[in-house]
Amino acid sequence: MNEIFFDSVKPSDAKLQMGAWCKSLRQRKGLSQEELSAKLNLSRVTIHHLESGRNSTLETFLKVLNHFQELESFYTYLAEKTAEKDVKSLY
Amino acid sequence: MNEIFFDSVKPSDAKLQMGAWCKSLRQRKGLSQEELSAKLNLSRVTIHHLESGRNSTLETFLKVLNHFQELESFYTYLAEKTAEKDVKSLY
DNA sequence: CTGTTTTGTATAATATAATGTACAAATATG
DNA sequence: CATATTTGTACATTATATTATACAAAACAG
Repeated sequence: MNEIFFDSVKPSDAKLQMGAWCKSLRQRKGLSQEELSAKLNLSRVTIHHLESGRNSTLETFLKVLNHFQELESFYTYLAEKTAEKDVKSLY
Repeated sequence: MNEIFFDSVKPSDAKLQMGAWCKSLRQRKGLSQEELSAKLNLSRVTIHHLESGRNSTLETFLKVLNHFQELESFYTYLAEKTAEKDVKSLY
């Protein structure tokens, strides 16, 4: 046991980064949390939770990506990952 | 109004694809839903829901990526997206 | 600086994700 | 084929995400 050095990135880190992405998308469009939440039919608190790395649902995260036209690209990324044969085996 | 043709990919499609990714990761390692859920301290039903595109939480999804060493790469993807200046503006 | 808007936070209520269980359907294995 | 394993599904319970609201703190505009 003890796989030593890996896994320094934890799920909580990824949640924070997903929130940071959503926040950057919103701010680039000059929207307030209030405005975005209204457009997505979500509460402002839910947007705030998402952006601050709380344990949101996939739906909340994906609604934000969808609103900022990032869903298609994200979907493609997922599809590639799904099709990807274990690249680590090449090393 | 009527931005015409875009947004054919919906959040529900992305959820299905996230589930497909998780399922493929599990199957490549020859694990059953039962075995994976035990390792992640989640119920088998939760794994099944994730893999079948239900509205899971980010934590459930990220735990699976983490177990299959995909979290670091996913985190990097998110960080790039967050830093990315609006590439569409180049066109 | 004062007033305005936005954001962070707390509380209570509601909606729903996660769980445990049981059983049926589907897949694999002998 | 029979049988074991895995997966899909349904139900009730528990945990928690979402919501609505109110208010304080920060950031912004005059």
